Parts: sequence; C-alpha cells; structure tokens
Amino acid sequence: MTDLSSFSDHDHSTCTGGIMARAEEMVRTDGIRLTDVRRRVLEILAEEHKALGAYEILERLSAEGFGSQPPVAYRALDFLVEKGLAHRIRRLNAFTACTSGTRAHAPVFLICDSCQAVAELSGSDAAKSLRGEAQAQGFEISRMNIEAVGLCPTCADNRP
Amino acid sequence: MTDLSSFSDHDHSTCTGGIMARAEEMVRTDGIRLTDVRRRVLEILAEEHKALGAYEILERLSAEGFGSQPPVAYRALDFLVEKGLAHRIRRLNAFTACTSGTRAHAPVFLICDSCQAVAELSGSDAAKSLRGEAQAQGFEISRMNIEAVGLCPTCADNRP
DNA sequence: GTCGAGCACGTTATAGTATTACATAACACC
DNA sequence: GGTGTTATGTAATACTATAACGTGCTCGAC
Repeated sequence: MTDLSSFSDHDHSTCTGGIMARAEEMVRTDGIRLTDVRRRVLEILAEEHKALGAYEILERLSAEGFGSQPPVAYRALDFLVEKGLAHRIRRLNAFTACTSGTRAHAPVFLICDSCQAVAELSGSDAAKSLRGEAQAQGFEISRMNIEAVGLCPTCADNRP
Repeated sequence: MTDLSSFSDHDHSTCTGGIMARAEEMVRTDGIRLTDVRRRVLEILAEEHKALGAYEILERLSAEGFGSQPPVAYRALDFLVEKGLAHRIRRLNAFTACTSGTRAHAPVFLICDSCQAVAELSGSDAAKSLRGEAQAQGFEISRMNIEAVGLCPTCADNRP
C-alpha cells in the first residue's frame, strides 16, 4: 500500500481520521497508553503532510499548556515511533505520522525538495531487497531507514 | 561490488591506499582540488572502518595545525561527499570514506549495533528498486540514503 | 481503600551537531 | 600584476537531542 496523496490535493480530514482511529484501536488491542500529550502530538503530525521537527511540535504543545521543554516532545515522539504510529526521518531531523495501515513495517520516504511534502511508500520492494541482501551476508537487520530526496510529480511539472 | 571487509580482520593499508589512489585519480581526470585539509580528512576517514563524527575529525585536524572551528571539518566533508569520495550516514550523524570504486552511486550501509563497524553495499538492488518505484510514481530522485542497523556476522556469532 | 511499583510528565541543565557571516589567503587566468 | 574565484580561518549562533532528577498519576495487590 502506497500513499502518494501528500503530493496532490485531497481531503485531508480523512487521513487524520484514519491515523487517529488506528491509534485508538491500538489502545484497545495492544493496551498502549495514549495520553494527552501523545495523542496531541500524533494529531499535530497527522494534520500535516510534511515532516515536523521536534521543536516545532514542542512550540505548539507549549502554546497549548503542555510542558515547554524538549523532553516533552521527544518522549512523546519516541513513544509514537516505537509503537509504529509515527516515523522519524533522519534526513530532515523530523517526524511524520505513519500513513500506512500496516503494522510494524519498514517505511520508505520520498521527500520533495521543492514543496517539502513527504510521502510514505510502504510494502516497498526496496526494503525487501535490503533485508534479503543483508541476510545473504549474514547481517541481521533490526531497523532501517530508506529515504529519497527529489522532486514530487507536481513540482516536477511546475518546474520553470 | 560489495565491501563487507569491515566486518572481519583484513589488511587495512590496502583499503586506505585504494581510497587515496582513487582521489588522486580524480585530481587528474576531473580536476578536483584535493587540498591539504581535504586530503587529510579523507585519510582520516580511510584509516577507520567506522563512521566518524565531524567533531571527531575536527579534533584531529586541529591537533595537526589546521583550523579548529566546525566549518573547517564540515566544508571538507561536504566537498568529499559531493565528489562521491565520502558518504554521510544520517543515522549516526557521521561520515565514512567511500569504499566502493564505482563513481556516483547510491550507497547502502549496514551498521553494526554492537561493534559500530559500517559496511557499504554498493550496486545494491535496494537502491535500484527504490529508484524504480519512485519513477513509477513520477517522483524524480536526486539523492537517497539507505541505512540499516543490526548485528554484523561476527557479533551475531559471538552473541551471549 | 490504600499501599507500593512503575510509568508518565515536568523542569533544569547540558551535550552534541550544524550553519551563518565575515575576513584573509591562495589560486587560476588574462 | 590585476582580477575574479575558490578555499581557509575565526567568531558567533542556531538547531537537535539527552541526562538527571523530582512529582504526580495509574493500576494491580492486598
């Protein structure tokens, strides 16, 4: 399943709703604790199709009466990442909500240089290849990050 | 071509020599300017099979009489990365010498969680898949980073 | 119901990574 | 030798992330 909707106009409330619904589902099925801060951070991420930095999120939290120090944001983000509800994008030192319905998966990101939109490819062959190649060498992968930067279809079309 | 030698004992002077030779070659063929700082940074990277942070490199440069401020290291590193002689590993906020002979390529890294060794897979199918998948979506990739963390063969064997 | 253990939150402080801005020096070319 | 370009050096600062510690909340055991 691939979500390229970030690169085009779409009804965004659907995405947000889906993301939050999945989180609530995990509260029931996995017994995760979705506290106020964590829920709010996930909402903030879900409302954007671009990656947000920890400090950007912190600002909003702080403005809403939550704590104002970095650990507040980092802890919530780490939690969400750990539970697979969000992803960390190394290239950008930033985070996004996970837009794939799949549980524990190796996300692949396409990052537009021009409009900053981020799309998540999931079930990508790239991840599978990498896993296979590593295994062939006797290397046991525990986590991976696969990120590409370039021009999204829309920006490529509108190029000068 | 894949270099997994980082994960086992080997004659290291060969790697270093190869890397530096390729750089000198590029001086002739591409007219790149391999200045003192740049050459030294590449040597430092080549002498290690682990990734080094910019500040770690800066320390050594500074001790050898080069400038002691971050830009000195970052500029040389950026140059080497741009020319394909070194790579940046986002996951580690660190850099390594490129151990693949191939020109401009999309490197793939296997990073051992236990011994910190870093191996570069080149010509990986993962990179090819990603390029293909992106293209199919109309996304034009300009740069990418593919990194996996886990246990190298040696450490996996020696596990408790 | 309350006690205790563990988890979550909040704060202060600090560590680690990277860039901007500006001045000087080296080089390449005419 | 003069001039435009590239490289180096420094100071200052911005940005990202973690350590350490105290308090309150939650939940299960009793």
